[in-house]
Parts: sequence; C-alpha cells; structure tokens
Amino acid sequence: MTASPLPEQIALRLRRDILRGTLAPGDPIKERDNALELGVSRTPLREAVRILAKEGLVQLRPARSPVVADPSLKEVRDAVAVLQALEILSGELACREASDAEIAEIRALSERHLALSETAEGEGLIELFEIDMAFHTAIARASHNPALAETHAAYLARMWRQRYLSAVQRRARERVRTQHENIVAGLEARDPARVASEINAHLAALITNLTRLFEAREAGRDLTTDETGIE
Amino acid sequence: MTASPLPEQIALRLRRDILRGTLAPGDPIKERDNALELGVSRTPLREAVRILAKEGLVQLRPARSPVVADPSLKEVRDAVAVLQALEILSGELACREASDAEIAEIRALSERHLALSETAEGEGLIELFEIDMAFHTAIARASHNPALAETHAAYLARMWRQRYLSAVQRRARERVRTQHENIVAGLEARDPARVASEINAHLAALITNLTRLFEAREAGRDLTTDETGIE
DNA sequence: AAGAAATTTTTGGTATACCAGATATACGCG
DNA sequence: CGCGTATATCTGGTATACCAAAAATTTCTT
Repeated sequence: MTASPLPEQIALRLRRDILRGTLAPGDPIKERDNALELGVSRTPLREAVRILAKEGLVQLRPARSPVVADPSLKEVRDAVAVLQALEILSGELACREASDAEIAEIRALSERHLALSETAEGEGLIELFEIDMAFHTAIARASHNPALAETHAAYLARMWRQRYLSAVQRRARERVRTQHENIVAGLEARDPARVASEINAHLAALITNLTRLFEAREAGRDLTTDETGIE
Repeated sequence: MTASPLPEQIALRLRRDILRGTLAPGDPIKERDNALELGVSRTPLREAVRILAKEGLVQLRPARSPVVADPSLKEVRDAVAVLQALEILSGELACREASDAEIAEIRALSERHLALSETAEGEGLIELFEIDMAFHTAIARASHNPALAETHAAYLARMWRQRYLSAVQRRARERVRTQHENIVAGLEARDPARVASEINAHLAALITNLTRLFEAREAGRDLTTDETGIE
C-alpha cells in the first residue's frame, strides 16, 4: 500500500495556500475542481478537507461546498483563550518533565528566531513564522503529554493565518523576541509559576494585537486580505 | 442531498459499541466487514472511522486496519490532565458568561443525576453516565466559548469507556454526587476560584480512581473487558 | 520435520461512476 | 418590465471497482 500520506500532502498544500492568502477566507473548496487541479481523485482530497476542517481552517456546511474559514474576532479570541490554557499547562508540565536537552532545543529555536527576526523580509517571513510555531510546538512536546501536544498543535494550526498576520508586524516581532526569551528563562529555571505567567502575558499580548488587527480591518485598511502583499 | 449525517450515525453506533465493550480494545475495525454489516458502503464507514480516530477512540495505522484504542494508564492520565485544564477554564468562564438559565439547567442535570444515581442498574447505568456527560458538557457550553466546548466534548468522548468504567462503581457514584453539587454551588455563587478548585478536585479524584482501576486490571481482576458484565 | 520462499488472500488506498439536492438561469406569464 | 416557475447544471454524498502492500498460508527444499 502507499503508506497514504497523500491526504496529508494535499492538506499541507491547501494549508499553505490558505496561509499565503491564495485561498482567501470565504472561498469555496470544490471537490472536483481542486482534485483535478492537484491531479488527484476526489476521495483523498475529500479527506484532506476533513483534516483541515477538524483543524478549523475550513468550514464544512451540510450539502454545500466547504469554505475557507473566516473567523470573527470573537472566534479568534475564544480560540486563543483555549490555546492559552493549553500552553500554560504545557509550560508547567515542561518545567518538571522536560529533559535538559529539550529545553536547550527550545532555547536554540528562540535564538534562531531572534536572529531571523531582524533581517527577515518577504518570503523569509514565512520561515520566521514557522520557527515561531516550532518554538511553541517544542514547549508543548516538552510537556511529555502527547495528547496535549497534539491538541495544542491543532489550535496552532487553526490560527495559522491570524497569528501569521500578527507575527509579521515589525512591532509585534520586537515584543515576541523578549517574551520568548522570558519563557525560555523560566523553563531553564524550572519555575512553573513564572513560565505560566510569562506564557499568559505572551498570549494576552497576542489577543491585544489580534484585536487591533481586526479593528484596522473593519476600519477599512484591510490587513487580512492579499493586499498586504504577502505573495 | 442527504444532509449527510450518515457518517456521524455510523460513528455514533460504533462509539456505543466501543463503550459497551462489544468492540473490545485492540479489535480491528475492518472496512469491508463493518460496512457490509451496517449495510452501508465503505466510504461513509471510512469517514466514521476517521471521526472516531480524531476523537481518539480508534487508532489509525498506516496500511493497517484501524483498531479500537487501548490507552495505557499514562495516556489516560495525560488526557485527563488536558480535560482538567479545559474544564477549569470552562468553569471560570462560565462564572462570568453563563446566563442564570444555563446555570439552572446545570443544576437540573446534577439533580437528575443524583436521583438516578441511587437506583440505576444494568442498562440504566448508561443513562446515568450520559447524564454525567451532559452535566460536564453543559458547563463547557456555558463558557460561551464554542471552540472550548467542542474540544472539551472531544476529550470527553475520547475517554468515554474509561470514565464509564469509573463512574459505574458504587463508591465513585457517591463521590461524584457531592462533587457535582459543590461545582454547581460554586457556579451559582459565580465564584471562579471556587469552581476551579472544585473541578480540579473532581478530576483529581477521577485520576485516582482510574489509576486504581488500571492497577486492579493488571493484578488480574480485569475490570475493563466484557467480563464486567456490562452487556 | 523445520525453515524459508513463493503464492494466495486479505485489507486499506485510490479512482470513478451514479445519485439527489441545491442553485442558477432562462423562459413564460402577468 | 418584473416576478415566479421550470429546467438545466453544478456539487457533495454514496456506492463500487481496481490496485498495491502486507499477512497468512502453503509448498518446496534441506
């Protein structure tokens, strides 16, 4: 058999398209068209769509084409609230479960992020962002709780686009750098309370920033569509 | 179109079978056999299996039959730890977001549970358990955070069987009754800290009980297979 | 008789064909 | 000219057919 990472491959591709804005929020994902376009059958494409649906990136509608999710501000805030709880738990558990090597790896990611953060531009921003994601993912894995790590990853994926739009901003980049550093320091000190509070602050700032982004969008300067020049 | 709750229907049926033990942990779920048995095609059955997989009830293996999950003690404890974080967040949010009507509904569920808890036997235990689930689900919904409620529901479903085996015990029933009452009281007082601590205690007790169950199983008195006489 | 290799069978993955509902379009009527 | 209805088309849901990989079984060899 083919080991069948095919639906995952398709999901990955669609996910990136959604992140880049090639597939804009609200766009329908028609089984036939996309299957033909990607050169696969409807069946695996269908599965890929379900994967993205479970991640919250697309929205299934009964007897209708699935559409790329276009979450409201409240939905995003709700999701971040859950993410916050998951990350705080991750951080606390990581303090007592993570190996020194894992914490070192987290630090390494933080420093790679720091280095790129200054220079990144254009397509490089995607790489910057992926390191950002990897940083948070590494903490979740360091909890040594696979279920937690998986759910956390799902929430991270769900908000890819929103977090991306936020993380790309120059101002936000500055903040993220120091906050990441604080989290790493807390982990190295194995101080759960400190890590929890730092992560809490980090995500609270994210909520603030996302709120700003949404308000800007409503005001007219639409920052969430292709016009931002991501491509 | 058929509105297509068909995969969900199948998933529901399989889920119940797993709960009752008709499908024992480790049993393979063969697409062809089960599809034929249920009188449907492989396609929707396949989707149903994916749903259960995402819930964690079955385990997908590349190029292999999916099997009914047989989580280890660690996996169960890990999942409960996440559930704990989710429920605590739910409770805290519910304190400030829930309507009085919602809290009243939660109380009603608690009292129905109380009433049945004394008398339930045999098949009635499933109903008792479903009310227990509904109680927790209602709190999650009362948070007015749909994402949270959904993830919470997924975790609840994932541990159906384990929680069922725990909840059925006479001793556990006693404890659950008073703890539910405490949680309701906290909600009515709209005291987030109190609710958080009560929920924390409730789930900590669940972990203890599940640990006991696992130890008993390993000791030989296998409480998690059909021999418990659920059917 | 035991082990290894080849073949058969079983199983999931993928492609495709068919069906029903929902939407869009076009035509006819007021 | 506008609105309602009928029809054509588009779309997702389901069934089925085909393929390749993995077990299981059988058979051949030593």
